[in-house]
Amino acid sequence: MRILVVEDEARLRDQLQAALEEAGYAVDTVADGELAHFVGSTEACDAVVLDLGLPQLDGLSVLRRWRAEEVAMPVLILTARDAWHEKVAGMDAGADDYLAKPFRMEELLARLRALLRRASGAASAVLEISGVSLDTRTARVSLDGAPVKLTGHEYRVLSYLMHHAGAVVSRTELIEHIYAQDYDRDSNTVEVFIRRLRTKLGDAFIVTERGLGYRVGEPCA
Amino acid sequence: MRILVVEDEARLRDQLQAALEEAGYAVDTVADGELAHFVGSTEACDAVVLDLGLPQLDGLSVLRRWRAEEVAMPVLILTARDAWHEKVAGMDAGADDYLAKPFRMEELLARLRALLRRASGAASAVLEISGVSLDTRTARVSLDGAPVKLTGHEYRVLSYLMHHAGAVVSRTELIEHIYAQDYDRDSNTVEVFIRRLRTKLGDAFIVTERGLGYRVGEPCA
DNA sequence: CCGGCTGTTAATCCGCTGTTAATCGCCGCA
DNA sequence: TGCGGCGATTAACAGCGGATTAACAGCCGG
Repeated sequence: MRILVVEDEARLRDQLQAALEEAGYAVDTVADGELAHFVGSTEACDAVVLDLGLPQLDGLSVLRRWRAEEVAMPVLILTARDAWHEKVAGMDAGADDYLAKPFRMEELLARLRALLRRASGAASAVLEISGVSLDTRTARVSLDGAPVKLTGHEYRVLSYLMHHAGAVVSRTELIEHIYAQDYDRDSNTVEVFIRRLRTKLGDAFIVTERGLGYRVGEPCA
Repeated sequence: MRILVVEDEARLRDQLQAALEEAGYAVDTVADGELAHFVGSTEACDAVVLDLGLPQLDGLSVLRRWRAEEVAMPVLILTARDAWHEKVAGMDAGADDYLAKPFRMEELLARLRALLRRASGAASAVLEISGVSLDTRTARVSLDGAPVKLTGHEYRVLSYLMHHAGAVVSRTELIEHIYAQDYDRDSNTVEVFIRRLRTKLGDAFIVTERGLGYRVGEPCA
């Protein structure tokens, strides 16, 4: 899962990046509205954390422009405390949730999980598919009840696949959502991670659709 | 364990700070309600000692605001003797315990220990994990029955880890809960204390989860 | 002034990552 | 049915960065 953080204050931006990366996300950070709009429109982000007070182009405008362009990813807005009018304006502009500053990092993480969960249509924080269960709160994975140790990138690959259970996910899609920034690789990084996951979770769990990509769970019609 | 002390009277505030530090806690002190609210909302404190009579913003309001924001840490309220209505109001506002002034420092320490224990879900005042036992009353540690001498910070690190047994604790989290005030270190202070604990308690006791942090005891599901 | 506690620096180790390359196997085609 | 090609699989390895560890320097209290 790849998150775009839009925050002008360097200190908070770094904190956000650190916390999100620690939680297992790929993180892009951006400091001004213009760039935020560009990255959000161009890159394949799964969610956005958007501060409203920004130089260049303020957060609300960015959000409105995204929505006007049908950029649909969930957006979590950060507002100053007590600025309830900003909250209202934000929700009207198409925000999916908001959080008043100052806030607890854990709360932000929890809300973000909720947004991502909703976006993927899952009801629970624990995804389970044919014996493999993935807890999005603790980033822990188990196979038939037995805990499985995954590395950071292995977890991201698996998490993305399981959030899109039943769908065929192409190599490019995986790369875009698993790495921040632009990351062109001509090599077979994805295949290697698929391999590593298969040795840990059993060969049959991840199905390959030749010429298309990989799939987890029953194909959706 | 990091405690926030909110008390406007300088003399008592200093006494509290001294006693708590001697008991092995990291202590932040704050003299007025506004600041108290800010610190409590922002910093990672494990418990609060809150005087009700405060300038700016009184203690009850601070507490209510925290609870409204879902700031959940245990709060121990200090009230004037015989002000039973304050006690009732305090409990209603979300206090976890109260203590009438004047009080014995030992009683405050005992009540605080009880709060911290409850918060971490422990039943006893002595935490024991795979041969290592930590007595929260005396701040003494032993390994397989044999007493182990720890320094102040070593004790705090170990105590925090054992209060969160089974959970992975990140370096940042440790730093936040072990030092009062803001304390940004770019160096590997935490690793060093982990090392020192490992040499005293055995290498296997503290497990490292690469890229995430450290853990003590069996991973919780 | 001494000794222990702290925190910093720096050398080293080790697991993760991504690359290369060899092999496999599916599929189309003759 | 056999062959060739291409995509997928798999193993092996080198570089990097996080983690470990030792050694030292500053500080504080006695």
